[in-house]
Amino acid sequence: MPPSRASADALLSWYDRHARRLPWRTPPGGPAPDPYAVWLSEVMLQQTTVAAVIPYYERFLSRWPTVSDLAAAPQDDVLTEWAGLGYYARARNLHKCAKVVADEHGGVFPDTEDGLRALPGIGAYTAAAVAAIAFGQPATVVDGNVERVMARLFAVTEPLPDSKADLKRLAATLTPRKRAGDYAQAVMDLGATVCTPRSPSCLGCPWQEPCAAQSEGIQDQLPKKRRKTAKPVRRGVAFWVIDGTGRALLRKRPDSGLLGGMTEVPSTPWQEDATWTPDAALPHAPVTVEGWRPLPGLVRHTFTHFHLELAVLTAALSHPGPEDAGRWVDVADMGGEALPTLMRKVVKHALQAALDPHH
DNA sequence: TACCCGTGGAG
DNA sequence: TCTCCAAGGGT
Repeated sequence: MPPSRASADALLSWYDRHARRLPWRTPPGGPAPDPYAVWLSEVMLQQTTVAAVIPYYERFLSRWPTVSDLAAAPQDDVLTEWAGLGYYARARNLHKCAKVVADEHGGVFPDTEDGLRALPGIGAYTAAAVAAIAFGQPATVVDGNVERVMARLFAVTEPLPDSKADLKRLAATLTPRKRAGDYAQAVMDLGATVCTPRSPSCLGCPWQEPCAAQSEGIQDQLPKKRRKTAKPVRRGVAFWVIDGTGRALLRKRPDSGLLGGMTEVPSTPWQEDATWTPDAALPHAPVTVEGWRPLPGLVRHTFTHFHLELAVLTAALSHPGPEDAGRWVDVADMGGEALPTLMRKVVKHALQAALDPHH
């Protein structure tokens, strides 16, 4: 491993000129931002793009201005506000964390990496990020950006995730004691805007000269990663029922696992290599009625590790729906439901078919 | 350790 | 259409 002449000062100087202005940020060299705002943004940004996060961040901060406000909210309200952002365990842990901070820490976030790391939903990355950005501690922040920057700067050719520990050690050798928060954001900004996964802009990089990968011309090939396995297809049948008062039947999913705690349109299990016939699907129907009919087309959705194809069976009741079947919700009130994107697709598909004169 | 866990944009 | 992947954490 050749010693790098990369310096934190060179990167901070670049950051002073190129820092992106983001809603949760204070300007370079400025006062530290509110720890609650930093934590909220960091949790939302886990595996999620800045563009997707911004509107959610603004709504959360407006609705719950402090961690104690968030702690006092019902979990369903938090899940409804999070709906569409994905990885819903983040929302459940966000709420859990807020309650711990409010109840056990007097509404004040711990200011150390270890203290933060002990909270729900805060792992190694987020603990370091909040400690550095909100509290100015010289913690080494390692996210996907930092891994990529370090892999190139030091020409680490071992593939991820095997190289994770090495990349973290290398990152730690560069972390400065001063301006820790600015530096943490600077490395990530460098990765997001200059040292990008494809076609990095080495000419504008403050670390071009010391970059080992750039000098070898292999920056496009790093970091190496192991091949990902193909996604299988799972299939299921969803049941769209409207009762005699114009309400649709929804349910709350179990509070752990896929889409945990979120609202769903009832369905059969989702099975790999399954072809659902009506006879196979109907035993899973949430209400017993005659006259189920299939809607044309399929609802397609892709999750992290499988593709889903959902057929939809629909039926109409002539009376108010049975209360034990689930929750009967007026179609006009769907906006207030914790419906993940997949379920919004199902609702849209069903409503669209109801308006479509072809069938 | 390896797997589970969403979504949308880019190329 | 398809693959990659984005400020990861939990188990």
